[in-house]
Amino acid sequence: MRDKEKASRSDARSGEAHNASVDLIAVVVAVPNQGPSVLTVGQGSTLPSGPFELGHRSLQSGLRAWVEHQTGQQLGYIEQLYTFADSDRAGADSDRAGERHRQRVISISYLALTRAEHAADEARRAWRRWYDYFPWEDHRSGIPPIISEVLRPRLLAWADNAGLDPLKRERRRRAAFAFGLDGRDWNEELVLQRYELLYEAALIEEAMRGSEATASPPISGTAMTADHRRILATGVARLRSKIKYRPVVFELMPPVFTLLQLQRTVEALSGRLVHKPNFRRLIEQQDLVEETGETTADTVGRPAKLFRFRHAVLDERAVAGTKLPLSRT
Amino acid sequence: MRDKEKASRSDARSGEAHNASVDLIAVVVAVPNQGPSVLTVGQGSTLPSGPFELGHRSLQSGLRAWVEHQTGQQLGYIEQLYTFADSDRAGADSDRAGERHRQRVISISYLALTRAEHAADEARRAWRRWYDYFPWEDHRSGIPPIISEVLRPRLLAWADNAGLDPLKRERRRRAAFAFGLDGRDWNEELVLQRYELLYEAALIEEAMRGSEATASPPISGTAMTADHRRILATGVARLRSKIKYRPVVFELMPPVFTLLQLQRTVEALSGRLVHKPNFRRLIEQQDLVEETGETTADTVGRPAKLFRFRHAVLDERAVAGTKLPLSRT
DNA sequence: CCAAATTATACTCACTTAGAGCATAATTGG
DNA sequence: CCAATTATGCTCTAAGTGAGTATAATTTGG
Repeated sequence: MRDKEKASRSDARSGEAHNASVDLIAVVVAVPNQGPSVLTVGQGSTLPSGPFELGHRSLQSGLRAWVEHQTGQQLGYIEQLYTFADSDRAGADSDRAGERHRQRVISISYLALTRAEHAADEARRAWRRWYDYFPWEDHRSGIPPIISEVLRPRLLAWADNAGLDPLKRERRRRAAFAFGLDGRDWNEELVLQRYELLYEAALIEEAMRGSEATASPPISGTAMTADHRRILATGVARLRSKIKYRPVVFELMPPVFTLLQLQRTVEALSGRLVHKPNFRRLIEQQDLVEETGETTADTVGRPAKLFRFRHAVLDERAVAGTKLPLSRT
Repeated sequence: MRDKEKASRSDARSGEAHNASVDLIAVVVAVPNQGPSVLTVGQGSTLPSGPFELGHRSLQSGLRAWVEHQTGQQLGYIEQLYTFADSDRAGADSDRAGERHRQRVISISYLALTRAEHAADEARRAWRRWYDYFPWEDHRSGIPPIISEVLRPRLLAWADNAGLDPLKRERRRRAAFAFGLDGRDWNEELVLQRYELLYEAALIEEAMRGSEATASPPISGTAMTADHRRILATGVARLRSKIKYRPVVFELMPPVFTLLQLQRTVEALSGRLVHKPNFRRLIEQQDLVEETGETTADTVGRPAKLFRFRHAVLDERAVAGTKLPLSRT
């Protein structure tokens, strides 16, 4: 059977077979007190990454090795995000267009979750807050001003720039949908769509590279190397989606926590507030946690019970999972 | 900024950089009258695949080229499934263990959906029914006998083979959970978990390759080349999950269809029956379809209204999506 | 041409879940 | 002790889901 396969394969071959170099890129997330953060190198401009090498036992172990080597951070939970080839990257690196026939690069991106333990060699780890890269994504204290003051007018201008009328309407519709304009609901999962829309409208720095100085300055939000900010957006979107149906938040929590701490973490990730009583009801109904018997003593107010994650649920519900309430307010 | 990236990259490099060959593999699904099917080559033993080449503009276009070349089938909807490296493949190809230091292979797998139009050059396209590969996955006419008659006893025997008592219990629990034994609910999305469990228990042909003749024969279900059946299981699982929250079923439907045809397609994919009135309610409530104004004339019974998919929903609900009711019966 | 079979479609009902608000309890800091 | 703060429990309403029943419009067999 194997011989048959090989035969049919070489029959089918037509173009020149060739090799590619394979790059592994990590979006490593933690949620310390400063808010949800991503692990970076190079002054926050770059995600940890490196080539897949012969010495690596697997893609994931290669990723672990690179992240540990570059940042000293060990990884726990890892999941694959997306794989893309050079020319697959939407619009990025247009300045390289001339270089044909050079080596192809395949990039495999991953999302990793880790507990925020700011340890000894702090210097090498550069945790950067998500919302420095995406200031429009944090809606915990209401709709951020940047949306109505900057994004809305500039997106509308972009729409009006379109030649044909139906195209104008289409652009306006997309902008309104992605950013919850004109009274539409905000959908916190559309992180990638929003980034891509801003890229397409050439409002962010990455979209301006390679072309000459453009008319208007980029909007606020830290830019990153190559398409790393796009990959980060993919990771944020995936995580915001996933916490709703899988108990992954606990990968980001300390071993023992209060329900409010858990709630704050969910809110930080999703960028919106949740209804406290309903949140507790849902968590407890699903038996996701168990009391440790202890309570917090540290801060003001009534002491809260401490909980730990019931690791058994990982076995019980390989698929079913968590539900989290995200309210409108 | 690009220079900075390059510098930090080469600083970090430690092992030998090297190249890999990149393989593209497609799970192409259609739902003709015979039931949900996958496009194969080589007498149903192999999924269409081929190397990513310099001539390909992108990964997806490379995939399209290979599938069309090998089967004549054009692809519409495509999504990425998973990327893995050789040594990542769980246990597969153990007979190759001796060949160290050979070229690494990266495989990128995709799910493609297409309308089942059995066209002229039928000879080259080999559509095979899903449930020939996974006879335990079709629960439309009740729990298939293979589960209680073959799988349950052999999985229990495998569990008893474990040395320690807690390990035995763990294996029994996993088997019961995956296959809905002991009165547990059947979860149609666990396709991959079930395949992997059968692999681990060495009940299927793929798991026996490379080792000498084993005690017991493989259970029924067509085997495939290398780990292609595992990739197929991944695709089936993804699709069964996705039809519940995104309107992808319509990629598999003809331009015009009745609600019953739509329901039968969903049932065929998920391997279980749905409650007719509730199904219609949900589809119509969500405005997924619109009447064409025509009705069917062909068959017996009251003529059914014909519908078409409202393509506008793809814009309106980039994320929100479809809900489908899957009942117990 | 009628009756049975078949398919389509509309409606009802009980039960669960989700969103939102209110009430009470147990602390700390002056 | 009082005010502020946090924790925790409870209720109410609207919407959604699973399941069953009733009626309508055809074809097919006699």
